[in-house]
Amino acid sequence: MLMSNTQSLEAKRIPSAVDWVASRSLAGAGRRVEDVFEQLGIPVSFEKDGEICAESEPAEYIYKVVSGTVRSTKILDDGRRQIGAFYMAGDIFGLEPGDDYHFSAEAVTHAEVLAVKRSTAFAWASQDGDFARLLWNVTAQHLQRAQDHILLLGRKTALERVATFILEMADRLAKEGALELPMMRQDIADYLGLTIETVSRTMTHLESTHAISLNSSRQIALRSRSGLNRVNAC
Amino acid sequence: MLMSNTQSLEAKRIPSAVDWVASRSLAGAGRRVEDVFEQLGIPVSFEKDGEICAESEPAEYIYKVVSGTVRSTKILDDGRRQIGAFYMAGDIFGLEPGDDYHFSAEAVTHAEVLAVKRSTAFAWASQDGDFARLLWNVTAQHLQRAQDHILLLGRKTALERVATFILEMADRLAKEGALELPMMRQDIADYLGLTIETVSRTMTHLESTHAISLNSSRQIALRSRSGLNRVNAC
DNA sequence: CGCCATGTTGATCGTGGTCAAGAGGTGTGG
DNA sequence: CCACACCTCTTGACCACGATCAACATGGCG
Repeated sequence: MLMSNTQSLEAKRIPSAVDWVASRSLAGAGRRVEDVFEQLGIPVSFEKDGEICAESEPAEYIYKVVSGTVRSTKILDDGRRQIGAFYMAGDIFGLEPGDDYHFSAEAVTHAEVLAVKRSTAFAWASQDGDFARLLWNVTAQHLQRAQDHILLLGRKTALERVATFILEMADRLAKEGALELPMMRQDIADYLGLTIETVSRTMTHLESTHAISLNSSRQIALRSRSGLNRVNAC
Repeated sequence: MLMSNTQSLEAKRIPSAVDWVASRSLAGAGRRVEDVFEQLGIPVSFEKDGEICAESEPAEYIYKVVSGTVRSTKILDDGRRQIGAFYMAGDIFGLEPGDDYHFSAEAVTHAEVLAVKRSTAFAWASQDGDFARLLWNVTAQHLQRAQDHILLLGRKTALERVATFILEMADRLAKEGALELPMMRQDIADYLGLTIETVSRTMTHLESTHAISLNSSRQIALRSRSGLNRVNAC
């Protein structure tokens, strides 16, 4: 399933990363805090549906997406699945307060990520306040997105959920009004707390009301952003 | 509405808190990091339904609950309300990555909180890695709770939601199998993405199946924790 | 071309929402 | 001390949104 599994990742890891970090001159060493992942991270790539990390297993790495799309999921014992978030280029995920991951992460498309050992990142953060602040900022922004998503799942109608989703995706990856969705209907449904049928019907409805046009099932053009904003309660 | 409003809070605030913080010897000064809020915080009390902070207003303070219960809410423009979390004694809330609050917080019961200026807390955190780590930890734990709640709202049935809620509240404030809920049905409904009628009916159902017994509408006794765990998908 | 995964559409069903009435509980004033 | 008002909670009848079940369409890949 995985192009690069944990074993090959282990083989490539920086030896004694913590010591190496501790021995360096830290904040203000001419090293931009935004680039810490690029400097410490091990590039790993995952094919479509590859498992990047699994719920309740040791949270050994923190990840930054280089390319592709990643979903975080939680599954009930009878198979019901909920997607908590999608991560795209530049996004950091896998930061855990406990020792284990609290959700699984899988590649929605072929995806390249940078993996940084949790211990390395924490050692760095303990010396470099700017990096610590960056990690906190990432976590706090994820929390804000989660709170918005709680509002969507708790109180919005199917139509509002889909409109919100399209606007969110448009903000994150639209080029000149056109939008190529990286995920399939099942992922959208599991993100929005709906079924694929309802997502499909709602997309069709939005097209029939000229809010969007569906070039193909994955290609959406925003025809009326105001129409979407109107249908999207806020 | 407020027993102590922003103005009186201003009047009581520590003068030049940032400078004061910066002038102190910091980590390792014999000061336990868990007590930083107690040392820097201004006690404020709020009556039932008092507004502690409001969405999209400047995030001037971070709060720690001393006593009582607090709810965080988001409201859609047509009045639909979603409660994101309940905060009880010891919980910290109001930590924001941006300059504004991303949700409102109100006292569910009479509540006493410690308010610490955001700028003070951040200044302290920038000097004291342990405190920075504490703040990050709080944020990351809130994120985990939010992710669990996303699963509940996206994929659980009404019965499962209420069972999960009772077990959560039992963990947080049960004394010898009995449980005094601080919030009314409307708060529970808005937390679980249901209506008060459904919450009420579901409570009645759980009583009729001997999972709980309802002493009064606010007093719940856990009759069969295994029954609740069985109904609660996980 | 044919297969299999993905997506769409239709018919019907059921969970939870809505509307409505009434019960219970609490505080206030006569 | 009771009468009354107000708020909260429960229960019932009915409804509707989204789920389920099913058939078919589309599209990518061997």
